[in-house]
Amino acid sequence: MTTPPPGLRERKKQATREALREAALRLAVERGPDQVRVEDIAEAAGVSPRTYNNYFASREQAIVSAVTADREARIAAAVAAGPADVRLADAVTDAVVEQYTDTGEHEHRALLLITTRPALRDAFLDSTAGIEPPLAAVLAERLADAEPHTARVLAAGVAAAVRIALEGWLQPAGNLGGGGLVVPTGALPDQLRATLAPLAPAFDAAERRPAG
Amino acid sequence: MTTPPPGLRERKKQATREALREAALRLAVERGPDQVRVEDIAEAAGVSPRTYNNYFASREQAIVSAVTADREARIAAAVAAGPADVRLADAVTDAVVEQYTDTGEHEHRALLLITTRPALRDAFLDSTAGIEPPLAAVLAERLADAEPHTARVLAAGVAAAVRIALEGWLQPAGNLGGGGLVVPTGALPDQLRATLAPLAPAFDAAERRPAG
DNA sequence: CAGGAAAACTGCGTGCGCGCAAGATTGCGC
DNA sequence: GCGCAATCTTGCGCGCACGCAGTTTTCCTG
Repeated sequence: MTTPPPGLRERKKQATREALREAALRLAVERGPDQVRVEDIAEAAGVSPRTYNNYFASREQAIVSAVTADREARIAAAVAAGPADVRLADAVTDAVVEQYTDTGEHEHRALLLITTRPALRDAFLDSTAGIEPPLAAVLAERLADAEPHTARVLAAGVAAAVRIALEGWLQPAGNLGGGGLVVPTGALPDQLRATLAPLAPAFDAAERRPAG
Repeated sequence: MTTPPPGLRERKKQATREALREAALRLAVERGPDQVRVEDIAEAAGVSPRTYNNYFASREQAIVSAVTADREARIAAAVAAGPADVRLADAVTDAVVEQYTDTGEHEHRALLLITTRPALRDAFLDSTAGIEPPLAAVLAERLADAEPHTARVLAAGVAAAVRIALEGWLQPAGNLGGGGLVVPTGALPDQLRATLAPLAPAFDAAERRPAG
């Protein structure tokens, strides 16, 4: 059930998706994100503009997707691969931190681009929502005995926490409304651990008390 | 700081928003949601189509907004109004359940409309994201000593939980992927309590251990 | 009460998201 | 091998989102 031979059909589909990703990022870097039209991306990838948004809903999604790749799936896989005797909260936190601690030069350059344009920034933050479905599936296995929705709620919580961490990380030193003093915006791994920490007790409880 | 006299400008703005809300809902009910164009809504509200999307990003948002009103603000207000000696988790849960347990005949009719059309259903579910900001502000007061992001993460978790509850509630008896048996889709208050329950330990921990 | 700045509304033009129906391509069973 | 069913791709067209520049309205200050 895990990997029935992919099939040529699906492979071509992924190839097209990859071509669009690559074309979108390349053109965005070359001429600036605002100077790239969907028509250009489609042409560079060798498909029609109409086909383009069978794969991506917006222009920004394609560019961000090139950076994001399928980080969501990798997070879920990392959690699934972890041994069953460690705290679920730790497994999830480590998986998330690891997958967001990129070392790629290629990625770093693109991230600089993303932080510049608000539209790309938003699309980047929205991409965190994609974490929920695969993570929920993995959590459902670990928490098989728990209430049905628990896995989804926890996965959604993680996605939200990641989003908040990224928001904080992308903000240079913006002032927040209210009298709160602003934290000096540490490194991304620290931000991620900080936002995921409040959810740990929920994971522990779900793990410990299967069926509430 | 709470209520500096609203000012005529802001009041007219809210009046226009309300007119658009009302017009959108009325037309949607009268002739069916798909037979309503932005131009029609704008005309009924006495503004130009261009002005329309200074208030709402999409056609569906306006219709949903008429049902949602400002439920987010009421939830936050209910939490803030609650006594300080009850568990924060309970206060939040009760506030959410109460605000989603509508009794309005007007609302009920509109909800029937929303459940029908997928686009409206999606917009309705998306509206839950609006819970986060006001709720986070209220939680930040209660958890003043905690780590800065904790309130936001918890608020986002609540928003996600509500969304999941609504998703489950809107599904008649759809079959889920995997071998899970489907819960008979109870009443909305039960669904909300079920999805909020897993977050309770996180609230307790945040309340108990202020600064981690 | 008058002047000026700020902000909201409007018209116009362009590009995008997406439904629809027809054509092309793949995969499967006989 | 061969045809059939499923699905992906494409052209077409409509409605919407949004930037831009100009006009009108509102608000504040002297």
